[in-house]
Amino acid sequence: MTGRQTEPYGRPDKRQAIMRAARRVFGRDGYARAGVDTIAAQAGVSKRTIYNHFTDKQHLFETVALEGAHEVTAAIAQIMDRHLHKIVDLEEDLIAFSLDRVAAVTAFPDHFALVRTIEAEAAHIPPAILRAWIDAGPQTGHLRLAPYLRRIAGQGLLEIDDADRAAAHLTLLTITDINQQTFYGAVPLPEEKVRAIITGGVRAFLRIYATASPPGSP
Amino acid sequence: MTGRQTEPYGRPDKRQAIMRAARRVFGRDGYARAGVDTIAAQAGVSKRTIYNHFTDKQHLFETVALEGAHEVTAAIAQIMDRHLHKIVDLEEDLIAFSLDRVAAVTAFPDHFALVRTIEAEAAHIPPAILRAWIDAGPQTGHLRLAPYLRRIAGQGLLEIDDADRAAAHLTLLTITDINQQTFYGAVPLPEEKVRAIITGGVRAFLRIYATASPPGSP
DNA sequence: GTCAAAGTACACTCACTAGTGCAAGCCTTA
DNA sequence: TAAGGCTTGCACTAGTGAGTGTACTTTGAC
Repeated sequence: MTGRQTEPYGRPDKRQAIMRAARRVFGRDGYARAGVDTIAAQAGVSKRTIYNHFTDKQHLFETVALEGAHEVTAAIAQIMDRHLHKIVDLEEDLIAFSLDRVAAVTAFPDHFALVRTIEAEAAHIPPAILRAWIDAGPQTGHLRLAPYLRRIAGQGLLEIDDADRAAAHLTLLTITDINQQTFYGAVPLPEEKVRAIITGGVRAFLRIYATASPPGSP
Repeated sequence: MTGRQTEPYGRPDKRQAIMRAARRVFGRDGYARAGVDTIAAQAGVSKRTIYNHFTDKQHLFETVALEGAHEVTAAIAQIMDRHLHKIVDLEEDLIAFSLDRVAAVTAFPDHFALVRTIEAEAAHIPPAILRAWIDAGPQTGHLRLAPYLRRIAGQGLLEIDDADRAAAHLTLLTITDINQQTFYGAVPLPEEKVRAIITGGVRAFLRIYATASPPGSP
């Protein structure tokens, strides 16, 4: 219909400025409250330009949501690799990993504010788009974590029957707990509480999945 | 300021109709999209009446959020008592409890749709109100679950150092997992998957907290 | 039946928002 | 320098939504 997704239109810098601004404003104000004028002002761009790049407010929102998911997924992948590629002390490494993963929420405040908005809009987003977003973001997080756990299990440190479920459990016991309490960073939580939750979560995870007699033991 | 909270105003049936309608519409459409006219129509009440009962759209929203939290908390308390007052088989009882707790989301669709809206609005809700909501709803859920776990631990079936954390973990591994995947019921999840998640979650919980040698064993 | 409190219908203000049309200006590439 | 795509500013439409004022009717208690 529009053809604007396939053959790119306009100056890329403008487009990027729009997306960045849209992410921030949608995340801060929510979909309905966010005004296209506000986004334009934030982007330092004429409103008309936004409508030259994107057919619709809805379309803009969807595009921003998907693009952001990819970005963060890549960042999380890096964090995983940094902490879980080579295991020294499993508990310590998992704690450090989880702390970094939580820190990502602070590092991408606009994105995670947007996540909250997306979850709120779930019922008003076309199912196909929502599906695509889940696949690009949250879901990929799990699917990428699972292989690491499988590998660690292969080293005899974990005993795992279903790696996907284990990944889900680790996520729930650490990041999800914190995200839920802080509403994805909207409500502050003191550093020491974050640490306590993560530590408790990782220890619980290890009680579920750690091998009874690790390879280093007699 | 208004005095309307302290000395009740107007006919209670009208007030209740408004609250019911507001809960549904806020939950379905989100705060910003929800129109006071829509709520009035849904309640079968004149818009003016709404403004006679509540000073504000915001005020109405806050009132509905708090009232709903109390209602559901009471319902959950009943479910807890039904399943956890007397333990026959711990795993079975916990699974049955969790399944019922998840079913409550379906039983109060309006309320849980509203929960999603509240979480989305977190950043726009006055902190004091948000705090009050958390205390009345989610938080109370935990605090009420903890004593049951403590009691079960006292019977030698669980080994728990921090009952609040244990309650949080049980919640995360079961209901939270499901609520997150279904966006509080907005996206369907087949019955058998629900069952699988709950079962897996409860088993994981027991691996964390079940006593190594229960009292019945030799 | 009377009276007061509460509810209703409706018209209205005011602010704001999505989206469009257009003429003029800018920038880059040839 | 000429051209053509892109951006801009601005005015404009058309719709929507919160909240109010008012005159009138309903309801329930006594």
